[in-house]
Amino acid sequence: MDTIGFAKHDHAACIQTAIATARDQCSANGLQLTPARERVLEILLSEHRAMGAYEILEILRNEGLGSQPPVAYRALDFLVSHGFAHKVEKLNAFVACNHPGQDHAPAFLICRICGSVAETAAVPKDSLLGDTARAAGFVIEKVVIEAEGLCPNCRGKAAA
Amino acid sequence: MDTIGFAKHDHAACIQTAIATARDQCSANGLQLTPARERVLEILLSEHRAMGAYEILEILRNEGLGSQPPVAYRALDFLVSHGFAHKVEKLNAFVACNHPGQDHAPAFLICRICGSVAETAAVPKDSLLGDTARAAGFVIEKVVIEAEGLCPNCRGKAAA
DNA sequence: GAGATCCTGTTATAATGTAACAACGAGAGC
DNA sequence: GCTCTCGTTGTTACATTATAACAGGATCTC
Repeated sequence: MDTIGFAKHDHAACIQTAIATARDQCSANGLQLTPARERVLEILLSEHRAMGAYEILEILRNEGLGSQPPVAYRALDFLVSHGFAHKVEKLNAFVACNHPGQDHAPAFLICRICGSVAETAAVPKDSLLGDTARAAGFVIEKVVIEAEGLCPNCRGKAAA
Repeated sequence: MDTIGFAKHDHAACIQTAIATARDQCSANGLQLTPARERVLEILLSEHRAMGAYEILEILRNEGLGSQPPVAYRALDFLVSHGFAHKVEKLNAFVACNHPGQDHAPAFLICRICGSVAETAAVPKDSLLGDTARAAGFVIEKVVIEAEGLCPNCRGKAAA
């Protein structure tokens, strides 16, 4: 898995591929990728950063896809619970998933200057954390890993 | 470092030691552990679980130590920024630190049934996450690691 | 066409977090 | 003593994030 998000890439293609993947996954699993849900995924993909629910809601509102908070939260819940997007707890915001379909334990690199978010792979089994949990008798179901720091683009600016 | 939080221990002593440590640290570093701040730390220690800012505020209010949100948030900010407590992002809540003074990268085990929170040591720097970040040119400053699952006490109940 | 299920629309409100400003108190320097 | 500064406190007002609850619609099944 690559860490994208800080590198240039063919954005339009990246969005189209992700949407197509989501459609496939949904029809394969009997899920409904309704217009609002698909549009929210598209919004997240097109920005390639973490977005708040209300920020998304405003876009939906302008497009006539809904005007009240539950509209955004429902779509986001759907996307998150089926692995098409993730919530970044540190930011109370949401990002599109980089590799939907694969069973994943994502980790995020969050730039504290520009707010960009890169998704990367979590530590597999996470030796120490997993061991500690096992020793304590704790069963891990989900892990949130979020690193805050400086992205390559902002490192220079911050030095000033 | 031990994972405490799921095991029985001498609670009164545990609180007193932690408060004493905090006092020492503060006087050694020219920080003011004011009544409100100390009381908030004590509250967090006595509950040994993650508590919301408003939950803490209500206790302070009953004790005449303050009635408005900023009172709680300021005390919590102080405790967090000086390492006496941590914020659990996943819960939007706060816990007392298990080993203040030591420079730490904490990780949390959060039980999704009973809400108890155990603090443990984070993965060492040579983890996969560190490598990935370095490769991407990202400088990590802080890491949030929060695992959700079942604590030993709740494992049996959840099986039902 | 009755019931089940999932999705949508809407109202209302809960929960979490901050900006901004006035006032207070302790210590430093004169 | 005086006053300047700095960190802390008290307070008002507000911003942001999130959810409960319920009515209506679409679709599918039997």
